[in-house]
Amino acid sequence: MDLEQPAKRRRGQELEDAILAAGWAQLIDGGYNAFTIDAVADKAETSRSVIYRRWPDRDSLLDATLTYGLNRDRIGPPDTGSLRGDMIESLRHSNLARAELAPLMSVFMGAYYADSGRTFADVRERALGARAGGSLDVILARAVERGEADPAKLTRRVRTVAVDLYRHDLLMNAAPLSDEAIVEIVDEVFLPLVKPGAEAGPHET
Amino acid sequence: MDLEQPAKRRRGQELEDAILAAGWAQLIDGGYNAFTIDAVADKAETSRSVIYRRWPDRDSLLDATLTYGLNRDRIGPPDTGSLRGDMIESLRHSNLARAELAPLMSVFMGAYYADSGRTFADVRERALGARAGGSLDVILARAVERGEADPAKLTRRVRTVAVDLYRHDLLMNAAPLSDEAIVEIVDEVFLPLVKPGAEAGPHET
DNA sequence: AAAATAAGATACAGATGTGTATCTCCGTGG
DNA sequence: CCACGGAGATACACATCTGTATCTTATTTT
Repeated sequence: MDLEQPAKRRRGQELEDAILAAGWAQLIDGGYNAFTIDAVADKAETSRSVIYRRWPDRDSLLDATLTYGLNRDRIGPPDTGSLRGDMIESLRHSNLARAELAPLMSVFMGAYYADSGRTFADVRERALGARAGGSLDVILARAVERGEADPAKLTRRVRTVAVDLYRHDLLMNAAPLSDEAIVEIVDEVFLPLVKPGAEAGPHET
Repeated sequence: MDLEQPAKRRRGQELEDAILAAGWAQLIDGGYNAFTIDAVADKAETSRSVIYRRWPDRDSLLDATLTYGLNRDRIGPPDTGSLRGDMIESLRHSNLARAELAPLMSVFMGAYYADSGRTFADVRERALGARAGGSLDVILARAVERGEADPAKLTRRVRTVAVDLYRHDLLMNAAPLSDEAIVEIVDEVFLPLVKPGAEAGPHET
């Protein structure tokens, strides 16, 4: 029953990753308030000192953890051959990748915003940098080429309408979307807005 | 320079309202974490005991405060004579009423969700009850009568698309929307989706 | 193999919060 | 006009976190 093995010591990158992974996990199931140095050290099965040796304070650790976490599971744009397929696939992928992340999204933005003055948009921007929205651009460019979308209708707002609605659902419910919800967003909102033909894109009566 | 007046004592409802107002204010400018019994008592210029006499713990006080705060500034649906006007006016009103509230929306949902297990949607539902979405129904019904909207296109998702996008912006940026953003949502997304005529509402290629 | 490096454990002082328990004294109602 | 409910002020025990400082000990590096 020797449960107390001395446990070989991790070092350098390996240890750092373990800490960030633990931090991310902690953030997910406890939220911003439960993200304490103690808790993270504990979950990583290491010691507070090890953390303080790398990051000066809780905030830095949080920053590093967010960057680490938000950059997992990033992937190139899908290519199903149709705009509809690409959009659905893309949202579906986010949805899976963020099944665990879902609670977090609402969680951390709260108190974190209050303390840091950063908005969720800020954090996202900082963490994802230029990569943000890259897939979408590719998907849309291809769709235009195929004649599935009218470039004139692809205003800034319309381009992001699907992701925005997706994210809205995620934030409001703190849970992954059903597949139907994803399809609904694409079929009832996004596609009708970008489909070529018929009358106007934007503008009023 | 007698700044230390004995300050006449408030009682009953008056005092309770003062506490809730203080709590709401506290929540708005400090967020969930700053919402401590001490802070609220302080801001209300009363004493911790007074609060504990009414609510058993921080959580109950928070509940009461949210209900109190979210029910301010509620108003009937606007009636400008056109769907476009109604929608814009409606969003604009929310926007004003929530100029202060904006930071809060993102703020409180965070840690609060984590601690309570409630989602933002839950809180909204609990606080607003049946009143939620009432205005929108009226606005849309009138629009259908006038022939400005095609009832067949008014799916559940499409009906709420404008508010959803509005709320999404609010949450992401923790700040009121610009007027242009509101108009954009209505003109580029909502109206094109509900306008009668031309091809299909929902469904695919 | 010795020396340098960093992991892992505590221990500490300080700050801040909670919820409970008193105590004084204002102001209203009998 | 006086008794009593409740406002307002502390004080306390307890808990939790932070950031710093040691100290021991396992691995690397030389």
